[in-house]
Amino acid sequence: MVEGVKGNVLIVEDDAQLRDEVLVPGLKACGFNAWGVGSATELYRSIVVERFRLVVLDITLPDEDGFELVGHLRALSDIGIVVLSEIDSTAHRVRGLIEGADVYLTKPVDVDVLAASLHSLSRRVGNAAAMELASTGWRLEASGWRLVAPGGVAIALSLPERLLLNRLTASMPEPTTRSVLLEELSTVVPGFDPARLEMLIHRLRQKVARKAKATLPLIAVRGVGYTLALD
DNA sequence: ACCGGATTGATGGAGCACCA
DNA sequence: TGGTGCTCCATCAATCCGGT
Repeated sequence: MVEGVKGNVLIVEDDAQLRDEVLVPGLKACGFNAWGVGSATELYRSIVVERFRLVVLDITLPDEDGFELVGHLRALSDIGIVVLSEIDSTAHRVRGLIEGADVYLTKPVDVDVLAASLHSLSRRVGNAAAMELASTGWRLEASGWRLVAPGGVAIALSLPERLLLNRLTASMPEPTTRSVLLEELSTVVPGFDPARLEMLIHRLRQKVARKAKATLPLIAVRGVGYTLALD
């Protein structure tokens, strides 16, 4: 078994060739301490004896429904979960994300995209489970589905809003480029339009102002993208 | 089934910043 | 200073969802 070091990634994929010849070596080449297993049973055995921060999970496993497995993992911990699926449908993406996945990728998966997703997730997982947005008092709940304003008002987030804020907090304090945000949002809404990103941000600001009577510290960085201003 | 409110998507205009 | 691109926001239509 691998050492319990930062960056441990458990790959759960029943396709041995994909797992052992592509994903594991690919992620190792990207600096991850990657480890592969082929079933849900092996996954459970592994997490009992080893602390993994990130899991790459094939949604179609021989011994358990992948969506249910995601739900079980999410209930157990705030581990970072990347789902791999052959099915590129909005319904499957939404279900995977609602069950608790952080990222939903479709096969054939580009190892570089997978590695970038894991790097992003590792930053989030590296933070406290409930992310305090510095001294402003803004807080994104561990599940990512509610934003809590300084006054304690909790604001329910839609799926795109959740993805947007998770991505921005993961990149803090650096701004997140529009292309990265669009790419992230495209994982749930294929071909997410740039105008919709602006609309999403505008409406999120309005929603926060209306419900929390506070200004969301989401700042546009001209020519770059967006960031969360914390001071 | 129907209705009304809330949410989301599409479009386009206004204002601002940047640069030649 | 004018052109260009970026950002914000208003408006309308479509869709969703809960209540009756």
